[in-house]
Amino acid sequence: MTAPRRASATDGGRPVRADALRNRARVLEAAEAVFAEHGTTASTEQVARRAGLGVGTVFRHFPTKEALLEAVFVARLDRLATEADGLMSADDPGAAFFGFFARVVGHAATKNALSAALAEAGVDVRESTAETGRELKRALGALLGRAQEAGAVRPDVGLPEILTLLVGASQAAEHVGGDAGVRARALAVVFDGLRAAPAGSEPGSGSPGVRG
Amino acid sequence: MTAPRRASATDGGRPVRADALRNRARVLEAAEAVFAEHGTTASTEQVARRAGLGVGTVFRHFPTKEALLEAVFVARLDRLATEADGLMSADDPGAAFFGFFARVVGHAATKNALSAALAEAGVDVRESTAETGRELKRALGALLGRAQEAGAVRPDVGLPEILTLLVGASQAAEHVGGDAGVRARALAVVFDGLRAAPAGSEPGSGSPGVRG
DNA sequence: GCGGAATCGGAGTGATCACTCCGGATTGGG
DNA sequence: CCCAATCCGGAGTGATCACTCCGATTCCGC
Repeated sequence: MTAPRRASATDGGRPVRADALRNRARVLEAAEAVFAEHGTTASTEQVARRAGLGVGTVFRHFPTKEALLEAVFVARLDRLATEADGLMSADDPGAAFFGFFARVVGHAATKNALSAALAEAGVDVRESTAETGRELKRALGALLGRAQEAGAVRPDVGLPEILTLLVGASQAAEHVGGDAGVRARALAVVFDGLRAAPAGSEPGSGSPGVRG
Repeated sequence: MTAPRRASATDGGRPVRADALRNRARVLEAAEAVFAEHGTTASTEQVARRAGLGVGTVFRHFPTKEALLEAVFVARLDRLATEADGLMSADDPGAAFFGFFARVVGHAATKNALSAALAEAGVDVRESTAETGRELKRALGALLGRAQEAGAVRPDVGLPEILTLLVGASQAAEHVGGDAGVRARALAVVFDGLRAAPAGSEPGSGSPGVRG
């Protein structure tokens, strides 16, 4: 977040011009749409055209394409984190957790950039991008903890495992985007695995270990 | 289009020169290594250098980069299909199925091209590439059927769901490549989900999966 | 060997991309 | 209203990529 409203942080503070602020927002919005539609390989010029601006303007606000991508990712992830925070007060912790998980995967099926953003956030490519997605991790961890306390999610999985599953499910959803039925059934398998009792109870015959 | 010249010199066509055959194999081998190491965005020149050949030679054998990629994918998938066939005679159908699944995911963690190949095979981008991975699908379907008959895998999942899960798990593995522990635990969750009883037999917390 | 045909090699081609530069338009304090 | 500070626009730059072309080289039937 941290939208520099005026006087960007130093002495001799000068207000930021209104057109600059407006155009920055337009670039971000256009970039989000273009990357979602054509993938992260879309050219910067496409973004500029969609925003109705010149490429020079895009590069002034985001000095490199990587910076632009990161800004888009951060915006997306922050929005997801906010959504997750809103679910913390839900009545059913299990439904809140699984619902959020499914919602993220559903979005990934149509928005290319999201799965890339999640992958970036889940793996922390660099030290500098470690901040990226931190809010989402915190919010998701809180949802997970509540669901585990309520017995809706097995207690032997941690946030790293959940993130890995979320990244995998999102990327898989992106590649089978068309068939929502298959996607839903595959996701149901993962959810059943998350509800299952910790390993150790052999599911040889009879009722597989459910709760204990 | 004329009939493609094949290695079989016995049929009416002309014999293929020995160096051409040898170089074709070298290109494939080099491409597999380079794409595994640097991803599918690696340049054709890198492949040629690794093979100790000129780019012209690479393009004569594979007229486009996409064709080269597809050849690498097909080779990989065919190898996996052969491996799966070998497991059909294993004593424990469940162990055979889950072992193969885990093996594929483990390979994907270190070989970039594999997850891309699986994604391609799982979604059938074009009609012409529908053949790609057909053998793998057949072999995987056979393993799945045997495991389901033995009661090791729930009966309400089909090959499309398995392929989706395999693609997702492989791509997730590629992005958390370093930490094998997390990867193993996340995979264990999926496996528990595949062993679980079909949804609906849950007694207590009735948070249903998701309808998307 | 020998001759002709197929193959090899790598400089060259055209397209595309991220990114820069600077003249001209726009903004906002005095 | 004025004018300097600031921002915009898009042609230009250099790098890289997939792919082509053709003389040099190698292979193989005879």
